[in-house]
Amino acid sequence: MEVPHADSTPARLGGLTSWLLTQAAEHAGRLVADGFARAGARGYHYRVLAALDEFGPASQATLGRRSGIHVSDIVATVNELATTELVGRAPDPVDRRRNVITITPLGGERLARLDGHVRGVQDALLAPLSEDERAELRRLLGRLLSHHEAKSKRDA
Amino acid sequence: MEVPHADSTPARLGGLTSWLLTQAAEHAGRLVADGFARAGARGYHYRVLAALDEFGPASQATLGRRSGIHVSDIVATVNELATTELVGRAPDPVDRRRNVITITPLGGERLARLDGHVRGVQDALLAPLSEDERAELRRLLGRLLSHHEAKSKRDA
DNA sequence: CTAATTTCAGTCAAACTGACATAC
DNA sequence: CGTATGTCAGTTCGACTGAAATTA
Repeated sequence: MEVPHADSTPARLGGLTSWLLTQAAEHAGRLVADGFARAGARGYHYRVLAALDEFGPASQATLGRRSGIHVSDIVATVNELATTELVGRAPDPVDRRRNVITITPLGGERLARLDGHVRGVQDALLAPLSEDERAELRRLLGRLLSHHEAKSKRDA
Repeated sequence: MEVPHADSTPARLGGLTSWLLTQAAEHAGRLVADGFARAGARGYHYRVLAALDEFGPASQATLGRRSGIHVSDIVATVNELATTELVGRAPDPVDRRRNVITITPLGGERLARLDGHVRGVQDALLAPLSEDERAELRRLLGRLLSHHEAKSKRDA
């Protein structure tokens, strides 16, 4: 027989920031994905809709850069959003390599509804933290992120 | 033509803790995976070896619970570690459903070498933060993680 | 010629699902 | 009986690679 519940996580892992970060991110990802799933969407949809709403119509390539989605995944995402009439896709008259993607009014409504879901998820995610702690966490993560984003860009 | 570099991330995303968290975690994951890859390993190997080293021999099921790896993935992981002689696998005489997995001396050495790689990665990951900030980040992430771990366990 | 864009067909790591046989 | 274990096959999500065709 084995000891009933010696199932804590190894100290070697629990002390690593990378471990805490990836594990916490997975919980966050699950919450977010579930939130979107309940609305019949997924992360990529929200990201593309947000990029279109905030920066206006764009080619698929720039859309990918703005939403941090790989170009080859943008194709499928835009397909999905287009068949449900949330975005429009039209050939660019001035550069015939490009498709110009625009958000439709229906897409705008969808985005607004998704915003609600997302807000709820943030609250569930950050439940154990005070307002100050939440802000501090955002600050620290932001610092980390911009550092590594800059680094990636430099190394590219 | 499009505007040269209007490729910042949408405000809607940048303000979300879930976004910062998952994006930062991805950078972390890349660093970690690269570190392991340079040593010919991957995350699952380190997690299983650490669990064995810290808690001693165990069945595959308990090993999975301790390392946070799904049972059905433990099979493949232990296979890999066994063919390279890093762990041993033997039928449990007292419960014939079980395999007892043990870490070998070679596995111990491997683990120690991986520890080095991991430490280097933490430093690269946390480069932009002071020692105090690193500790605070660990603390906040730890709080988040234990909250959601407890919640998952409760809901199960 | 080089470079950017769209598209398709995959790979990959990690987490997970469902099913089944075996043993408790 | 119900439950735990090990195994296998397959799926999902997000990120990514490689190659081809088109146009700048």
